Amino acid sequence: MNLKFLRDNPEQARRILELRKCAFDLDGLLELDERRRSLSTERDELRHRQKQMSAQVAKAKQEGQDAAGLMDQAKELSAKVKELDAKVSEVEQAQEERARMLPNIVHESVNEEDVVVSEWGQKPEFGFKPLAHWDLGEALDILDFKASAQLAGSRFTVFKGAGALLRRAMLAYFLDLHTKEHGYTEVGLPVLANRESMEGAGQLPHMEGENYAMRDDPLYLIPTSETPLANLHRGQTLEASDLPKKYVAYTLCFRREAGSYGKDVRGMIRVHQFDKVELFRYVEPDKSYDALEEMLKEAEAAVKGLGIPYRVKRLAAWDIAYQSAKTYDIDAWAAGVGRWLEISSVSNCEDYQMRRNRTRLRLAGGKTGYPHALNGSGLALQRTFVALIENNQQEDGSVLIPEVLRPYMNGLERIS
RNA sequence: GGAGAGGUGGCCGAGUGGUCGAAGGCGACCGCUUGCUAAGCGGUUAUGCGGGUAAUACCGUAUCAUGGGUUCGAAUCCCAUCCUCUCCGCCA
Repeated sequence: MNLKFLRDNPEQARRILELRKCAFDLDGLLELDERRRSLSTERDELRHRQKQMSAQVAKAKQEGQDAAGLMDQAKELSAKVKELDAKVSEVEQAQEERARMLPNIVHESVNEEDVVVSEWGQKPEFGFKPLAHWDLGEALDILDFKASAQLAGSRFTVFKGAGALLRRAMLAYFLDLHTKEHGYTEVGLPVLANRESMEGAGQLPHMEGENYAMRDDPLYLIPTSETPLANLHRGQTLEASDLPKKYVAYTLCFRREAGSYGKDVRGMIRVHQFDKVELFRYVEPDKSYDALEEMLKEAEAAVKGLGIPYRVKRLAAWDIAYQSAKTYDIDAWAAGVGRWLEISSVSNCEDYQMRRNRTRLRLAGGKTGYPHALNGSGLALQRTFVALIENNQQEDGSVLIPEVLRPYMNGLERIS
């Protein structure tokens, strides 16, 4: 939500905040805005007079007249302008700070509760008790949680041997699928981002404690490649003819998981460092909701390819990220832990990020507006890995490799 | 890490204290022309904020990397920061 929207539709804004269950002092912000506008108008008027005065001084000097009197008056005005200017910046800054904490609007199709919109595949049946991935992984010697704990602490993972190969194969499969079948351009990105990038994508300031910050440099480990991808064209004005821009990136992602003590502590369902292939699109505003549906299908294609049963949820208003106006989640069924795991989140952020980082779009009449930005996981590796090995485990303890991955694994058909 | 050079509009590039939002060129767009042919001529050509309008128009103000300072007045002078480039060092 931007200020103009707030000013023009305060009631709608209030409703959105309610839906999101977001405590935000809307009136306080609007008051600040009111104050800012009146102060800056006053300041501009004074400055106008001061400029006229300066012009008179210049003229007088040119004509060889004494300008001392004029200069004294101008000096006085100048001091007043300076004073007011300081006030204006103060209010501006306060307002900006608050406005940065505003979430995006919520699309009208979003409900107050999560809604499962589709389901695909069959949950596997076993004639034995399926193992959770931590047991299965250690038994097959493809995951080593003792080693990761020793290296970095809890919530990290060490992949070994065929496990490491499977990880690499899955990432390559995702990237190939999206570049070859779905027309995305692959980019390789930094996993460190500066403050501007973090704020531009909407991760900061409101997720402040959720990111790893560097001690010696003002940089953050990215929580998702959405962060750099949303900033790829920061400060630029894109031409409509350049759109859509479709990027896919594999990066590591880092999250402190600060608020999740005691949740998912075992295995690699919730880890501090994970792998993700991310889809990102810059599109014209009137095409963004079609693009959202397309991206959902693209993410689904990746899950289907692996043969993992899943469901698609349309998230409730209170459940979607700050920067998103509408989000679908894809949950994969993981038979070992017996749970649905979120492996993809596909969001239309509309112009929220583009406004924040000033990525503009030249419109038909030569005017400028903002493109819409969408992102979607395609897919998050660790949880997909979990679902895959848990679902594909056999009575003899081995794990079947899906067809699509075999070419990436030197033809390997099963891990045993 | 050390030394140096530089950051001006979509791009190139001029501008060292007053009418500079900024010459000139390129590009783009709009007209006109089509007897000299992948040409010519004329015009237009940034953005933020605030006001104003039904919407335009229009008005004010800000913006020459960023933030401060000097001055009646700053693209131009001073300070700090950031970024880019070159050379040296280190290094996968």
